[in-house]
Formats: sequence, C-alpha cells, structure tokens
Amino acid sequence: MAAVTVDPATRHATVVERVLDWYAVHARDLPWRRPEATPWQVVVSEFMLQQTPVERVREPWRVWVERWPSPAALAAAPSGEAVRAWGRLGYPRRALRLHRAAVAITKEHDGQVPADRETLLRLPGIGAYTAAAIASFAFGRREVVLDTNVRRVLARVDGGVAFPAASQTVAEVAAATAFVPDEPERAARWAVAVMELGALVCVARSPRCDACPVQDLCAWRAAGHPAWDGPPRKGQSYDGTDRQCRGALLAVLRSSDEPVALGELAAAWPDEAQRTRCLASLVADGLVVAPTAEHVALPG
DNA sequence: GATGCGTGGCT
DNA sequence: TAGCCAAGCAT
Repeated sequence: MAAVTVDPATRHATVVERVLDWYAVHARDLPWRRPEATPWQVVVSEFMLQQTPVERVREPWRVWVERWPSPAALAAAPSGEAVRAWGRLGYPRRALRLHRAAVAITKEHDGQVPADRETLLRLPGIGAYTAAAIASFAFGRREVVLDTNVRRVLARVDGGVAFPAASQTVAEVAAATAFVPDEPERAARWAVAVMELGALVCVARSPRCDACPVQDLCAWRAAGHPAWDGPPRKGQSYDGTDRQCRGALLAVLRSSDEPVALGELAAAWPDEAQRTRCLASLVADGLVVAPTAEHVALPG
C-alpha cells in the first residue's frame, strides 16, 4: 500500500488536499461563512453553535444579527432581551454570556471583536475551541481548531479508532497540529473543511465512508471499522431533571412581557421543591430577576 | 477531571 | 422506543 509507506508529512498533505477539494464542492452555504460576514456575526454563530446543530441555528442567527448588528447594539440592550431572543436554542446561559461578551468588547476593545486568540479567550463564554474558531473563521488566522467533529475525523483517519477520548490530550492536539497547513489562509480553510467533513460525512452514528474523500487513507477503515471499545460515553438524561425544570420555567418568562406571578409558574412545573430550587438557580445565574417578592421576570 | 447546563431530531 | 448526539463552557 503506497499510502502507508509515504512519509507522514506527505500523508498529512494529501489528506489536507483531498479534504479541501471535497469542501470546495460539498460545503453548505451558511450565512456566517460568506465573505461579507462580519467578525461579530461569526461570534454570534459560534455561541449559538456550541452544542446546537447547524439547522436549528440558521433562523435565530438571522434574526439576531439583524436586530443587533454590532457588539455595541447588543450591549445596549437589556440582557433579558438577549435571553428572550435566544428562544429555544437551549443552554440559555450562552445568551447571557454573549451579552456579557458584547459589553466587554464594547467597553474594553473599542467595539471591535478581537482578532487574537488569547484576547478572545478572556471573553465570557469563549473557551479554547471558540477562541480558535473565531480567530480562524473571522480573521483568517492559523489556529488549531479542535471541535467534536474534527476530533472524531482525526480519531478515525489518524488514530484508527471510532471515537476520540472523552477528554482532550496534549498528544491529540499535537497530532491535530501536524495537519494544519503553514499558510494562514489555507489553514483557515482546512479548519472549516475538516469540520464540515465531520458534520456531513464522518458523522458519529452512521458514517458515509463511501462518500469520504480520504477513505483510502483512513486508519479506522483500514482496520475494518473496529467498534468503540473505550469507556461508554455518558448519556445525558433529561426527563425530570433540573435542566428540564429550568427550561420550563424560563419558557414561561420568555413568553411574557411582564413579570410573572410565582403562582403561574406552578402550572409549568408542579413539583414545588424542585421548582423553588431551580428558580433560585436561575436567579443565581442572572437569567431571572425577582422585581417583587411574588413576581419574577427576565432581567431588564 | 467530572459534572451541570436545553432542546429537538434521528436511529 | 429510548437513548444517542449536536461547532462547549464554567466551576
């Protein structure tokens, strides 16, 4: 097999070349990827895409960036409006963090989204992945953009296993870095392209290996697609959890333009002990305020 | 490092 | 059907 006898650098370059060619043909047309997309629009997309599928983000993103076209515009709005506009995207603390990031960008960065990964990392709601993604997608920087899609693709193509480890290791980052082209513009295209491959072809459940541009270079395929033999991935339960309760309570507040009487919340979640606990946690998070002893609302 | 945090589509 | 999974972050 020629593929296994070539040197690693050539192999990496071949994988990159193939994935870039595939992306040029198969990339989805996502508005935040268009050339005219602003850094702020990229920031909004990245917050919304944290743990939320692309197709559910499209419409809320469109409405959001039209309403708040700059960090300053969002910073000037009440945080509760950000939470309301978040709608049913899930994990509403992200809306609050995005609002806080907008305030920080407005106050500390002259209203301009920072281009530097280290600076981005200091903003609320921006971790290692999002900082690298914004620097790469919005500013064309050379970054190691390692999200769940890329981790899975590299686990298979490079590592020969079905899934990446639960937690990211130094070795994994080093392995990913070896694929990143030197030239920033090409590196940025690689980042978005390999992520797209993971989202459309090298998916978690039923990968479409026959449509994969690097199927002949894939270590997992060469090994016969061995099943995942690592520790079972922890499934997230939901029914009856505080997360479901918080979601139900917040849904009531989003739908009301006025403070809601505590009694009204009982209809949304009958279990009083859990309701009280979750309401307190929502207040602690800053997602809810209590204007009177008997009423709650989204923050003004 | 493990856990908590929403929501909905897919198999 | 009942999990599994989705461009993670903060604590």
